[in-house]
Amino acid sequence: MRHMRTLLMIRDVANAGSIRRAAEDMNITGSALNRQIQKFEEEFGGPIFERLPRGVRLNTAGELLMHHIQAQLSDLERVRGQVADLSGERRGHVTIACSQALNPTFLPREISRYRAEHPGVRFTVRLRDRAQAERELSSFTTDLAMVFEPVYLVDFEVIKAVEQPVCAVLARDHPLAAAAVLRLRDCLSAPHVVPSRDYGVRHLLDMATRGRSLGLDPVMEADSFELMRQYVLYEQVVGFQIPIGLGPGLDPRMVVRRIDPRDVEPGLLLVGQMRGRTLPVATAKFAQQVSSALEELSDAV
Amino acid sequence: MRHMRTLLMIRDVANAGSIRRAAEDMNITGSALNRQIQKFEEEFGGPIFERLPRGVRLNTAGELLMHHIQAQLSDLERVRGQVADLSGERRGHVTIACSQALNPTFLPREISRYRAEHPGVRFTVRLRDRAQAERELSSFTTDLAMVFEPVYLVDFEVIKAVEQPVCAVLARDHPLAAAAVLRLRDCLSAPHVVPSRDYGVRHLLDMATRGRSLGLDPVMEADSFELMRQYVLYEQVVGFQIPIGLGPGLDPRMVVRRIDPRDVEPGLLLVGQMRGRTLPVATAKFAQQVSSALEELSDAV
DNA sequence: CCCGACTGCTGCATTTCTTGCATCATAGCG
DNA sequence: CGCTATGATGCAAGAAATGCAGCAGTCGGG
Repeated sequence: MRHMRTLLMIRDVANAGSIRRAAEDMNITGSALNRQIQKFEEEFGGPIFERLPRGVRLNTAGELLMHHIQAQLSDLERVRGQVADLSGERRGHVTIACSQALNPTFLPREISRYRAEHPGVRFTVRLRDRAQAERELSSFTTDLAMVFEPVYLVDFEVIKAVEQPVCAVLARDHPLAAAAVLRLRDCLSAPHVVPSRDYGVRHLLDMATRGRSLGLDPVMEADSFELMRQYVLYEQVVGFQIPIGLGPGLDPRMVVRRIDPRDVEPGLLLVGQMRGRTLPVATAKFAQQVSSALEELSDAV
Repeated sequence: MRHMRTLLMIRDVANAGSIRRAAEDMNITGSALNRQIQKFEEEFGGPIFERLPRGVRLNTAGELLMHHIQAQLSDLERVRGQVADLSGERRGHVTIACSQALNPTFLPREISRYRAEHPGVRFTVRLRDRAQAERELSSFTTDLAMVFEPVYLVDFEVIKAVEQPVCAVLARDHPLAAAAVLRLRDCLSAPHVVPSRDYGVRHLLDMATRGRSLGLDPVMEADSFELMRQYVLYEQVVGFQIPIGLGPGLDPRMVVRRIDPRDVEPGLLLVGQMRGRTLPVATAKFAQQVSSALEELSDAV
């Protein structure tokens, strides 16, 4: 797309942090690129970059412009997708930032279901914590985000929200496995493992224990829900997860028990997009499919 | 802005309906413009225009692209406004599509109040009926719309809504002027004038009389609220208007009477924008000011 | 302290792209 | 049947972008 060559140049310069470096990457000389930038700044009515001794950096105006550029690029992609859609073929690329919980069963199942109908659509799945996911929405790095208990919510437009209670994961022969519903104090009296502070499950646990006598005293704090899930098979500990991450294919040697909602309130699993943006056809359809899948899932509970 | 020259060309060709005609308007030859279009279509991956014996017309893909172009143009304007805002000066241009009711007092007052603080901001006010106003929002021809009882509401994002009851306007010496609140049947028994079908006031009157024995039997049906207002001074008729169109500067020879809310339900006066769009700074500020003015106004009633 | 490596910037020659002119084929209108 | 529109195209002149070489400035390390 020729008409936005200059905009792409600006973006690449901003990413590279130096005109010459960006110029090399795109196989032109620094001087040519430099002049493009200068010409643009003149037309724009003011500088876009700060000139530093070691390169360039976007100034405030540049940041605003950058946002516009990203939006324009993504919107053009959407238009091209829609046009391709007119001629029958459904093509496109869906980029999702999601938290770990969606990995084991939910996303694989949904993506394959979608691709069965639209084989022309490709997917990129980025594993991100909730704060990162929202940042990537803002920077148009990702189209869709699925996060548990998001933090900022400024540019986040909720497409679908379902409640997800925090559950305990334990070995089948764990003493607590007998009860159908567990009290939080029992879980915390036993040895337990918790996710690190970036995660929504941990956030809910922190909220539940704040100001109470019982506190977290984890034998392990980890980044990986899969690790923690497997760990209950090796040592008699209690792990914490949300149901969506514990699909039907759960190891038969472990069990899942709900925690009394009086102790830990359920969190929200959100599907969202960048506020105000019109999603490409493929992405919008997928978002819709995921939403109704979540709907059924929450009805089942 | 050089980088969207091609896009502007496409827009102008679409508007002119012919490449040569558009070329003349922008002082280049038809061949040059023709080649720009062809080059773009090649890059885009398909034709944008239908070639007709009498000129060109956007095809479906072109329509989609056109929407994108207009969105980009308006978003770039927004960015430039925000950047200008950084350097202290508040500049910009606010385009409003509004129904007639806002004309006599409300908009003049609000615009002058705004300009007193920000003299760099210019205004364009377009008088439109409610359907036109919404279409102009969709086509980015206007930034803000103020309409009474809008019809479609698909691309319309409500910024502010206030109730406006339908009122009767009559000469001070009209027999009905004695009562503080009028019944609709009394108004319709007397000679009356009503707005034409495009207007929200008429819509509410139609709703109120539908299926009732009393029907509209206007001596005059008109497009102009000002005309109808003045007319009550010349013949003993009842006119219908909403309070916001009847500011403090009302002619002392006429009076306004509320109509019993049991007879005609109040309509909604809406301030709105194109759904999902980020408004330019100046426009957003003005929308905010107007909203709070409406707030006070409805508190007063 | 100085030298090298990096930065952005600029004058000049070259290449690439855009534009204007003349022309063609086509289709509607009177 | 002309007349006058339309969009498309070949060719040459003009405009714009690019590459090259070199400038001044800053930073880091010997």
